[in-house]
Amino acid sequence: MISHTEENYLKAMFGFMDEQGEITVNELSKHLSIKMPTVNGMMKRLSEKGLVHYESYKPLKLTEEGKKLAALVIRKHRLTEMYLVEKMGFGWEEVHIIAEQIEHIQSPEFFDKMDELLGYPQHDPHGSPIPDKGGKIKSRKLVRLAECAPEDTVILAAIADSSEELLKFLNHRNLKLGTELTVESIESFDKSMVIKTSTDKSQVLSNLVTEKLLMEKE
Amino acid sequence: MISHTEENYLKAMFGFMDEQGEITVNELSKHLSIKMPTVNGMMKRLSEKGLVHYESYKPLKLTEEGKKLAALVIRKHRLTEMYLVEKMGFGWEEVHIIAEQIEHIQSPEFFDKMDELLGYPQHDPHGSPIPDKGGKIKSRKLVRLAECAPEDTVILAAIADSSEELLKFLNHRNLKLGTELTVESIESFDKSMVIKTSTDKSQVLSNLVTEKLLMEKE
DNA sequence: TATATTTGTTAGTTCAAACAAACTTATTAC
DNA sequence: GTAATAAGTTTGTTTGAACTAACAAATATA
Repeated sequence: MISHTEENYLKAMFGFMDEQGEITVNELSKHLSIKMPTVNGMMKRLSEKGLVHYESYKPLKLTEEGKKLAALVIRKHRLTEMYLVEKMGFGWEEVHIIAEQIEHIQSPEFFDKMDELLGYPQHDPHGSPIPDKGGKIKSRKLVRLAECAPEDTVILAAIADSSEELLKFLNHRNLKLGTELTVESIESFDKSMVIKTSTDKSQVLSNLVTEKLLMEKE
Repeated sequence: MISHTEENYLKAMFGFMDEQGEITVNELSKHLSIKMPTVNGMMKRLSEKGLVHYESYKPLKLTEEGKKLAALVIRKHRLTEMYLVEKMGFGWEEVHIIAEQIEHIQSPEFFDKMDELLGYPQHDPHGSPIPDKGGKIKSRKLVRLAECAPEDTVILAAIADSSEELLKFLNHRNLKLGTELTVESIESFDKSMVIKTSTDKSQVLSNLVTEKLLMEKE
């Protein structure tokens, strides 16, 4: 059996690891706001359980089993977020905190039922992929809006960092998943961008925002 | 803030206390399957927090605040059970275990939303009353089927002990909340009862079962 | 009433998960 | 290439929530 706390560590490792699948104790500590000695101790425990490859002074890696378990926690989180939005009428900016708690419920039937009632969704309300029951993640190739060039027409497909503030800002600007927009110009000084959707008039987005918007190119 | 564990103690105290609102350390220990010293220690902590009246060698009582908190945990549990049955399609025998976990979620909005989507239900799927947001419980006067006499016509209104086995048995016998039945005879030897509903042929219920069925008299 | 049994309490232990302090190893800068 | 800084580790403490062993109080029984 795996504890609530252990699930949180695995999820964080999976979510914040680099391209090689590695993360340092220090980075993990910062992301979790838990002091390094505590993280270090937990890594030894997870290593005992066969979920983490741990070697002194080396970056951490998840084992295959660790990766699968982490993906299944993420699955529970994202299914819950989707359920809260689609079936209970919550806003996409409200669901993260609730899902953080519900993701630890131990009941496969409960999450299977959500999945079924939702019609087996591929993505959560922020566009992040929902891992399948085997822990496999189907990821799309998306580009940050910041990388796009003037004249590009792209569709908002996902939000890189789903903080409440950013999501509220997007509500305010009437930018939703699926919204098509065209880049009109980029200010070279601060990389702010003027964009245009079919429904609203042109608007400026700061680089801080365009870095977080993940777009699909046709 | 109140912990998951503390919530469970309060809920158990509230649920198992006697008519005077009292319960002994020993009884509580048995209901929770937690050893007496642990229970005793927790009672001292809850007493520090002003939730329990604790005096050495005397039976335990909840304070007014303790009672309210306990009722609010029970509210979360019963709303969840109702939601799982009505909105997610679970059977009434499946929901207790899941609700035991979800009742500890800290999110008033989440439970308010359930309440709203359910249309502010008065009872859970087993007929138990759902406390209101102030912790007040509206209880009906119900009689055990075992107390009824031949010729009595009564309606199944609640199940005293909602164990999975009993609920499955009732499924099997096609007895649901709201089912009207007439007592045809009682066997004095073992107090088993012959009953008849409008839809099925007469059936025998053992005293073990009739003690658990709570009926409404017209 | 004296004894036995049940119930309640105290003291001390364990484990998980957090912390701080102090130390070691690795990396960066001069 | 050594000193300074950053990162990682070890050791020991704390708190919550469980346990056992041992003792004390209350109740039941002979």
